Amino acid sequence: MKVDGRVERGEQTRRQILRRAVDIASVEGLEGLSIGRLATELHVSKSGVFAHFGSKEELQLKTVSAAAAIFSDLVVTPALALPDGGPRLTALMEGWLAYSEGRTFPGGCFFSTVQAEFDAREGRVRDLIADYDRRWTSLVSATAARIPGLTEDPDQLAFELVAYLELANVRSVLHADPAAYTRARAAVASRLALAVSA
Amino acid sequence: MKVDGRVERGEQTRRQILRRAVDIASVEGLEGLSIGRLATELHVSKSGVFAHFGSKEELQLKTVSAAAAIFSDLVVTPALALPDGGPRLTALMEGWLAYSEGRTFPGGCFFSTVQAEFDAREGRVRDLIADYDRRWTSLVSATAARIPGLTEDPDQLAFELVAYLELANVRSVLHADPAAYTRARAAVASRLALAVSA
DNA sequence: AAGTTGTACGAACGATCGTACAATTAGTTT
DNA sequence: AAACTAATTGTACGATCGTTCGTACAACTT
Repeated sequence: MKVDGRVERGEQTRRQILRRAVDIASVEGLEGLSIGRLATELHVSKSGVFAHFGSKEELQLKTVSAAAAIFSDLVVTPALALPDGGPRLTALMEGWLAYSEGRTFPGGCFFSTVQAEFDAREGRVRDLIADYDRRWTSLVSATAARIPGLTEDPDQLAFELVAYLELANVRSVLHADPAAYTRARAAVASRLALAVSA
Repeated sequence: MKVDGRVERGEQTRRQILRRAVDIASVEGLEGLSIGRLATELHVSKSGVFAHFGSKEELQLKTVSAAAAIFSDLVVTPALALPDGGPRLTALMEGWLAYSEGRTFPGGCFFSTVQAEFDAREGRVRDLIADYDRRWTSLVSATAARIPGLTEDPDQLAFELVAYLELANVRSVLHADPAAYTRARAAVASRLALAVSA
């Protein structure tokens, strides 16, 4: 079982394309992402980029999945190593804030950008984005639900927590104001304290 | 002092253009908004639309201002008729939720869309959007600050309240799920109750 | 060595983008 | 009625968009 050097090379350029694609899309959106620009910046031919995906929609879909993989590795996986309930939930919150604050993507959270861009549209790209959002929400909810002595609705708690994160991201990017993260951290901490003391 | 019928007619088509522009932009964003599409949908010439603004950037700026005026009339002005502090803040919250839920713009809140679209860019459009967001935030903060017996930081309270609103909007649009508004209303109510009882 | 497969390329396609400018229409002023 | 002005139009432009095609070349199979 030998690896085909041609395929290997193809997959590598493909990874390079997608890594650049998520960066561009986090700033300009998935529509602002153009095949020509991608080709120019990577010093490859436009048709070469195109051939890797077959259509712009497919490029967008693969870009979303690539961003999700990065997000998952950086935020979800480390948190899953921690014990269920409180510690894991705290890790998810802080992991998300670090992921956004550290500008894993130059435009801040990739999904905040593309969610707002595609939420009112139709098609496979929107559906995929919605699906990733559902997974993230479910994860936060399910983790919150396993906090010992939690009396309130974990879905409601998860909604409020995620709201803090999302607003911190957009505020920090829009106003170049890192204080938004301070607010979000304070909000998360006091909200969690309230949820367990009640 | 007579009104010029030509100018009057011009301003009317201009209003029609902008009304359609905010609707399109709330779904497709300010970049997805194109002069050609605008002309086609309104059954006027492309050059006619262009002449009203002189450049695409100017069209975008005027579109943002037009959306702000609609938002202000619908959410801010009615709330300002109420007494300062609690009642006014509640009116702002409920007014915002009704504005979003009632789909004043087909894509949900206009500003949620364009904020995420332009937050990581540069230029006059982004600056204008950032300025409107600052005004909205300041209004909520200042109104919260005038609640009698408020012990906590009104900026922090405003941050959390606005976060609920924003998330409700994007969730309801992305998942076609009206329950997001129920969550936001519950969050706003309990958060306000907490702020005054503390 | 010959044949096949996969990646990447260059050129060209029709469509649409924003923009420019001269011609036309409609309303106002003299 | 003539002169003027503002709104609107038609035509054209260069650039870029996504997409298609034939081709070149390296790598694998037989």
